[in-house]
Amino acid sequence: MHDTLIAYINNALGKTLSEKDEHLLESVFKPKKLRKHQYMLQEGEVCRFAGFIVRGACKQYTVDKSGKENIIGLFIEHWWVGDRESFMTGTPSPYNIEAVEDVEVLLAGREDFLNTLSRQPFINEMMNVLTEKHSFHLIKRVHAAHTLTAEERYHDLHKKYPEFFQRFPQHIIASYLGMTKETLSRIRAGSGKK
Amino acid sequence: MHDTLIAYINNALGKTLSEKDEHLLESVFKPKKLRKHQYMLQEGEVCRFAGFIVRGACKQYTVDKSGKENIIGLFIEHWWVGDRESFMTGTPSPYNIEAVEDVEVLLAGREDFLNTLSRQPFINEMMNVLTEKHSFHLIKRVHAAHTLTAEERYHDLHKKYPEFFQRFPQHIIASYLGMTKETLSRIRAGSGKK
DNA sequence: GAAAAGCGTTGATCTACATCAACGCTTTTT
DNA sequence: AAAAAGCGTTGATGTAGATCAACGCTTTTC
Repeated sequence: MHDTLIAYINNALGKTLSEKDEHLLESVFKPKKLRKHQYMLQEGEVCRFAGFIVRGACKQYTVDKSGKENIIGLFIEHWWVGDRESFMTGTPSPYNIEAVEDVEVLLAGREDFLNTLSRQPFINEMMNVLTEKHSFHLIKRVHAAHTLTAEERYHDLHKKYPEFFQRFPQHIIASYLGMTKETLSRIRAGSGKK
Repeated sequence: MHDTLIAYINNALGKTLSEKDEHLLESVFKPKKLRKHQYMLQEGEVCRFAGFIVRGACKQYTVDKSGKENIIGLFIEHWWVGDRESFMTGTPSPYNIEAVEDVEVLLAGREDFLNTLSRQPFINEMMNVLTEKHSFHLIKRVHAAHTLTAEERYHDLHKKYPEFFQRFPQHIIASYLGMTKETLSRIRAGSGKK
């Protein structure tokens, strides 16, 4: 099960990890299985893990007073999952993270992460590059939310992550895009064909 | 003029830089003055600098087909400015960055930044922490754009960056918040008093 | 110091998208 | 095998906020 993570990191770094590094990863990342609908994290808890998804899919969301879910992140295999801010600062997370399919994850706890992983220069470097890429992606999402129509946001996502439409039900994708399921349905029915 | 940057870094690191480090910063960061309305970066150019604002204020924005500005970032003294993605990847920036007041900046070029600065462990570490914080901030902006009303977004900004309302004209702040100047004006007139 | 540009405000109208509601189909639960 | 929950669709109606337009005030320009 750690093979996937090791292959991922080899690929990200463009080199092959030593046996020693591989063993370190195996000792730090604990495998965990979650069934569909199980929570990885609940609103109000401190996030105590950094997770790498080996198989399955998750959603990250808040719930407003009227009970509506607002999806803010979607994650599938080979993505990192967790509330990084809560994890790093030790403050309670405002988010829920829940399995949308059965999930296998590798979890690193806070101490292992800070004391062991982030002291490995190459892994630390990789994390920094990922954080930076993530922030590039987020700027685009802010800009998109301010300037694009619902239809344009749909097309962008369809182009960038076509696999999402196979993996997540439509009402989840709609929320992730900041629109209702009815609006997304109408977009797909109508001028949905770009 | 480098004093401001050195004080900023000392503060961020919680320690005092050596004379040697100070000289390094002085040799890498070149001071530049810009007058109100001057561009630091124009749409389509590659961003070739990482900038630290010593005095003044800037806006970062795109312009749509109808000529409307969409403000995506606002920066004042002691903030970093530039298009990090363009800077790191060498791709043309979609953004304009323009002085809103007369500005003094310290600019580090790409080579100096990569070869010199990011090899100083402490400075590199500081940059990584800032990038991480920035990404925490961006997630909140995405979530706010999807879930909050115009009025709620206004109150949030007013609470978080009250100084913006002294520094930037209202139509710029409105655009940064993803609303029109008319809407912001009505919010402030009406239930503007939270 | 006259003209022009920039800024904020207010009113009237328009529209993209949300909300509410009902229905059929499929999947899951028991 | 029946009941219930989840999902996508379609129609009718509502609304937050955009757009368009006009007006005063201040600041900048020449």
